[in-house]
Amino acid sequence: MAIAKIDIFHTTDQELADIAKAMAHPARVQILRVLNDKDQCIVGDLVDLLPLSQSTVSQHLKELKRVGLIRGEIDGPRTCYCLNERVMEKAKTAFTSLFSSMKCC
Amino acid sequence: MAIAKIDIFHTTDQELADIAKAMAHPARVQILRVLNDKDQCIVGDLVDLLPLSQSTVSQHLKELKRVGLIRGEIDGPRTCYCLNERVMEKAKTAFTSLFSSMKCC
DNA sequence: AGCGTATATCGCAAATATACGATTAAAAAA
DNA sequence: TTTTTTAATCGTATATTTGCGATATACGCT
Repeated sequence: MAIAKIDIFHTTDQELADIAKAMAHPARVQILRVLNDKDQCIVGDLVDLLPLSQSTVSQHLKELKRVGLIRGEIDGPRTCYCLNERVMEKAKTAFTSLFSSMKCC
Repeated sequence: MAIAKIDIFHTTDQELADIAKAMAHPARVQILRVLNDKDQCIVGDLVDLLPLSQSTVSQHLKELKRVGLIRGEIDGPRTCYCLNERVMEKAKTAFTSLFSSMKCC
């Protein structure tokens, strides 16, 4: 180790990478768009729209929920999902800050 | 299939997801920041900065190169990497468009 | 209570990602 | 020409992701 390898990554970079990971699948990007367009959706609606099985859609929802981009509210036998506006704005800020710190952007 | 499951994902969503995938690791986010700060870097400089081995750093560079966010120019025995400004701006536009299409953002 | 509906979770398989050391290749330096 | 330096690639191990069908759970309805 020549000079000063850092031990871990910066929190900012870890957080941005984690949000990016949640958005790193076209199905999850589409889910975000649909939830924005329709305001809210039950899982069945998303399953009808996406070329994936119910269990796979459920897994993608879980990943989006993990980083907080969406929220799910149990409504009788179904679950109603919607965007978590606060976290969406946090994500927007994270990406915007990165890109606007770049000379080229 | 009830009504009209689409067969594949929209190109826009696939492209955004692919860029997000390339940014979905803190090492790669840090590489982008370093290349912006220093304008350009040889691999050894990045290896000194990152808590990863030379071969692993090389693999992360390959992933960033795959989506075009960086370019590598061979310079004697070393390779000099820099941001690909055109693609960085494309990435910025992709994320900005998504977030600004959102009611909450 | 029993039945149908909706969704999360389990179990599994295949593919991909992450990380490293060792090796290779190519150029510079000795 | 041999040695050193630099970085890509290979081989390997492990972990994670993606996808599905089957199952479990929870609710509303009859």
